[in-house]
Amino acid sequence: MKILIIEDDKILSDTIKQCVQKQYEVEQAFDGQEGVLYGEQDIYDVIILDLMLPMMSGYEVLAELRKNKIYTPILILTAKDGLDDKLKGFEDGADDYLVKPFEKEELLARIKAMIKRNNRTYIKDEIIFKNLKLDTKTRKAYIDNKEIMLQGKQFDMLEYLINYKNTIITKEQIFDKIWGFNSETTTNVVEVYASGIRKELKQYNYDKFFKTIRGVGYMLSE
Amino acid sequence: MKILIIEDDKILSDTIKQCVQKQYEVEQAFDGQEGVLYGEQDIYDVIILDLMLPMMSGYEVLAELRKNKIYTPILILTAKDGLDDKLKGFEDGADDYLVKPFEKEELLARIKAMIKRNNRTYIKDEIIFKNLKLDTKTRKAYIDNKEIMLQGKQFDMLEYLINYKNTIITKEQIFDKIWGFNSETTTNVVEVYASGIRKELKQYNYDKFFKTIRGVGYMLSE
DNA sequence: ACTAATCTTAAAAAAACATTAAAATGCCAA
DNA sequence: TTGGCATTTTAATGTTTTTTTAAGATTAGT
Repeated sequence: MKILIIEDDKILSDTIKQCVQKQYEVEQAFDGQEGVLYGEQDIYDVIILDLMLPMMSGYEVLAELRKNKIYTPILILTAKDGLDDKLKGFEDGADDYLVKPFEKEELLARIKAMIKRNNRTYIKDEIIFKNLKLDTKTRKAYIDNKEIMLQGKQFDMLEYLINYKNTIITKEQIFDKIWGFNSETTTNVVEVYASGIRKELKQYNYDKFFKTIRGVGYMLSE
Repeated sequence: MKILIIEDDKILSDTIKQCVQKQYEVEQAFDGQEGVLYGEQDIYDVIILDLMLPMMSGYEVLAELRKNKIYTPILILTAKDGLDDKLKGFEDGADDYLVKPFEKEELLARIKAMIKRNNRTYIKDEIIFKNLKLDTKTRKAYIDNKEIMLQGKQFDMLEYLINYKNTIITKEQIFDKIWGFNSETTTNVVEVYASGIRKELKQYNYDKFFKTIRGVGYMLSE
């Protein structure tokens, strides 16, 4: 596991390094240009990026990296009053934020979360939960290598749930993810689709893993 | 996550509610007095406050809340020409501004940012009291790594108590936090739930840590 | 021992969810 | 375009679980 710190303040950079070097390998860049250069190698698991940099702002670094198709998760460091930057940065594909000053524990927790998240979101063409396999290229699903039939949104929803297996996902999250934020329909469709997916899973006794957490949401769990 | 809207215009208030209720629990106050009353409960993650209110202005609400040591992040709504107000409000300890009319997206982004900024206590997914563990991701509870069964509000209540372990929490606080303080039911439900939680804890002799402080409330303490 | 507060229980009520089928919509090919 | 097919949405009904109520039992403090 490798982390890149892009931060011009040597003292802060070293402090961060201290925090994380027990668990990760660390490299440091001290200005934006250097940061892009390093980042483009695409060998890091997380990039910690300060927004306030000389020469080339953190914001530009972010844009440049994404332009070059580097999708390493980026954690942005920002001062307390940089709220607008914050919003702008989120739009531009930053993954998380940390407001200075911050706690060591919080930094570590966020890094951990980003790595975890990235592992799931990383575009795989095979998504697997036990013997249930989703092929995102052909959009076909299999249990024990036998195909089960899932129609469009059923496939999407199951994919989402597998990506977040062992985590409760609320109906609203599912709805927002699959139907889009301001869709007209009600969240009742989520229940309908849950039912449909269960019916398919049932053939191979996999419906038992598809759990309802009443008042909260759904979870795919072993 | 709970949000309080203090806004006398019923239509605007409801519109805001619509925007955010997918992601947050919402309560509404329709004048300043009511707003202070609600806000003082200190159970919200964000307060949305209109400056133009009958009887008691938004400033007074803000000042009153801060005087009572309520530091809930406050997002102020202000009309386009109220620029001076803006400066004044910032002095008085508002956290952010939004000029009417505004976009749903901007509102959501600012709320999100405020919560994040405020969150010194970042989202833990494990909450621990001795060998009692609550996993908020799966909403499962364990003692000595053996699962105990807690239904919805039981889980919430125990989570609350663990977060404030070794501190006496009144029944009213629990009630306000879990049920919302304008709920119809009586605080007797708290006792019912306390009883249910105890029953589960008893299996592992953990009920002894769940103490009743007669005339005051409950405490989880070693 | 008395009283007020709290505990416990179980039944009633209310939500939340599951399931289904029909209606609506969209899509493709003839 | 039009008909047929597949998917999506709506809506009604049935099921399950949680939540609330309420009343009697218990407990702690005086």
